[in-house]
This record gives sequence, structure tokens and C-alpha cells, in this order.
Amino acid sequence: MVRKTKEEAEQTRRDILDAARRVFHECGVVRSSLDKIAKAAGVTRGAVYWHFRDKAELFFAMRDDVFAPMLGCTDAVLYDPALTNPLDAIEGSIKEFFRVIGECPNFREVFEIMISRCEYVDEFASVEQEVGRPALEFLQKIERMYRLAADKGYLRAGIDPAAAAHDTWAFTSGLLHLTLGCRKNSGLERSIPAMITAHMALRRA
Amino acid sequence: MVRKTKEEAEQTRRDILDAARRVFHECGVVRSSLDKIAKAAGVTRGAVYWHFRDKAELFFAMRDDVFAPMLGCTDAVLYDPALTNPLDAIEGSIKEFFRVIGECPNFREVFEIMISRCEYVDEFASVEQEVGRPALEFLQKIERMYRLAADKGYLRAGIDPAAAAHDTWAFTSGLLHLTLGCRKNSGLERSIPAMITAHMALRRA
DNA sequence: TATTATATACAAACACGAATGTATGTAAAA
DNA sequence: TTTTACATACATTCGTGTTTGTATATAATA
Repeated sequence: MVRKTKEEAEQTRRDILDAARRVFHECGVVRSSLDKIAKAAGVTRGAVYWHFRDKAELFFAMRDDVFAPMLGCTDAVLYDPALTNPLDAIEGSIKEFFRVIGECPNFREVFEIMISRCEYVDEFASVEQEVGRPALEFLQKIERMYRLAADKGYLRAGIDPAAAAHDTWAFTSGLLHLTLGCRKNSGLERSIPAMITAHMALRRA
Repeated sequence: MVRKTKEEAEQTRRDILDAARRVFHECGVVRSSLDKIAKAAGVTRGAVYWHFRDKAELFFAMRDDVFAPMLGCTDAVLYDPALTNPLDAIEGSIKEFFRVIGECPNFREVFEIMISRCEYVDEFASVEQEVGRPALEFLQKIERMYRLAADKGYLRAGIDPAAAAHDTWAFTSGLLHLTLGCRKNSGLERSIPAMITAHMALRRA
């Protein structure tokens, strides 16, 4: 059996993507040979080269599988019309982000790969920029929300919305890196929601 | 000329360390062959293997050259007896950290290598932990300072010192990652001191 | 002090494995 | 019958670790 049906071929494609994530996570992107990934997927390098041009294309395909849904999750909360207080929207959105990271190993693995198992040089140099772009968009989104909160009188007096946004931006980024970095120690996982609550409480009127 | 004096040998050792930093930064740790590093230092791989057992040892030696002095810089401010308000000590210490990162390219390069040009697997897996340890120590240090500030009445009423420490901890970590990541765009560099000031102002009585 | 012996500080050459990209083969689906 | 969806085989490149060679600094000795 060599030639498969379209559905079977699509399945091996997904098998390869799945294996790539596991192997990238275990060995790092550079040290993950396509042969290792192929074997982890139960195929040969031939199949990998059939579906993907090279390792970079495979990497980006794997990443895209996860990033788009993630953005949808957090934006759904951020723009939830039921939340009248924009500060609740920000708080809920950030909590949602870390909930997904904490509960869904696939998502967590991809973020760990992006942050600590990939060298941002040569063909992967763009990864850094592509990580930075969503981060900047997040900054702009919450800045708008903070401004809205200020208009509605929810923001504590004397706080500049832009400054608050930058602060929350750095806080969120740091929390992500810290939670992915030191997983086992310090039981950071469980205290994340409380940290987010405390962070936002500082800014409430 | 083959055999050199002790001083000359020490100089080539430092040349190699210097070249390693540059090449690691440009090519990433895994893709930096020892031959590339040797050539950048004006020697052959023989010299590299003479001074260092392998790439990992070279990497850690390069890193240690920078990390120890850095800790000294920030701790000097954090424990400056002239600062009676612990919140000033925290603020000054963090500002000092980012001042060094911003003004000293060597330090910045090493941090960029650690954060975005090194895959934390196999022999480099410990790097992640060794980055995490100073981070945890930083958390404990500022937690003590926040407690001290609370005792002295400098901390805004209603703020828990431990929660404030965690928040500042994440903020600082995030700021580091963001400033190293998106260097050119958004002119983040220049607004860092103001961000730190605003961050601390939120907690002042 | 002069001579000798030895360790030093590399350069150069070698052997080996690993990874990549490509070319070819092939059986079944369309 | 022609693609498709791979498996297999091949050629080549690259990096590593080791070994060998060697001129010289340095210590030991006479």
C-alpha cells in the first residue's frame, strides 16, 4: 500500500504535524531531524518532503494550527458584549489565555517551543517578529479598553490609560515567560488567576 | 610561532569568548560551529578545543563573564543604604538593570542569546533553570523590600506586599523579553524608564 | 648561567556520523 | 492511463571529536 485516499493523506499530514510538535518540543527545532519527526509520525522522510518543502515550512504550519484558534479564544472574551466594565473584559481575556495554556498541553507545547526551543535566526528569524506582532496588537487592544474604562469611570483616578496598558502588557508577557520557564517549581501555575486579579484590582476605581 | 606566553594565551581565550558571543548572537547557538567561532577569533578549532572542552563549556563560560557583574550592578542599587524608601530601591534597581541592557551591547547580546538564540534542550536544558533561579531570587528580594516598605508606611494601603512583588516580578520579566524582542519597532527603549516609574507610582502611598 | 627536558599552546589532518535534498521506484486511487 | 502519495536509495555537505605534529615558553638541572 502506497497510494492513499485523500482523507488518509490528510491524516498523515496531521500525523506529521503532531509528531513535529512533540519532537520539536523534546529536541528543539534545530536538532529535530526530519527523519526523527517522520519516524515519530510512523512514516518516512519521503512523506514529510511530500507534504512540506522543508523544516521551516513544517514548523510554520505546526504553529499556525495553534495560533489562530488561540487568538479567537481570547478575543471572544475581550469583546464579550455582556461585560460592561472593560476592566473585566481585560481581566477575563488574560485569564482565558492562561487557562488555555494551562489546560491544553498542545497549546502549551507550541508556546514552549516558540519561547525556549527555537533559535530566531536565518529562516526562523521572522518567528521573533511574528511573535512580536500579536504582542503589539494585544497592547493596542487593551489600550483601547483602558481608555474606554477611563471614559466610563471604571479606571482609578490619576492613572493614564496608555501607561496602564503598557504595564499590563509587560505583566502579561512576563507571566507567560515565567510560567513556561519554571513549570514545576514555585507552584506558579495555581497562583496565576490570583495574580491577574490583584494586577487588575490595582487599577480599579 | 606556536607556543605563546601565559598572557598571550589568556588573550586568545578572551578573543574566543568574544567571538563566541558575536557568532552565537548572529547564528544561534546550535548553528554556530566551532570552526566559525574559531575563524571569527582568528584562530583554529585547535585553540578552541584547547581552552574549552566543547561548545557547551564555551557557552557557559561566555555567559558567566556577563552574569556575575550584572547581578552586582543591580544589587548595589537595591541595597543602597542611602535610599530610605525601599520602593525607591526597587525602582532604581530595575532601572539600573535596563540601563545596563540598553547601554552595554555586550550585556544585551548575551541576554538576547539566552532568550532568543538558544534552544533549551539536552546539554543546554540547564540554562533554562539557571535563568529561572536568578529570577526567583529577584522575586524574593523585592518581596522583602515590599514588606519593608509596607512596615515603613510607604506602600499604598490595601496592597499585599507579596502580591505586589509577584506583579513587579512579572512586569520586569515581560519588559525584558519585550525590549529584547522588538528592538526597532515601537521605540520601546526610550519609554522604559517612564514605564518603570509609572509601575512603581501605582504602589506608592 | 647555560643547557636540557618537558609541558604548553596551538595548527593541521583525519575519521566518523548525521542531516539534507534529490532522484528514482511503485502501487493504488482517480 | 495518469497522477498521487509515498518509500527507498544516493550523493553531498557539514560538524564534531581526536590525533598528530611542532615551535616555543618555562622549569629543572648542572
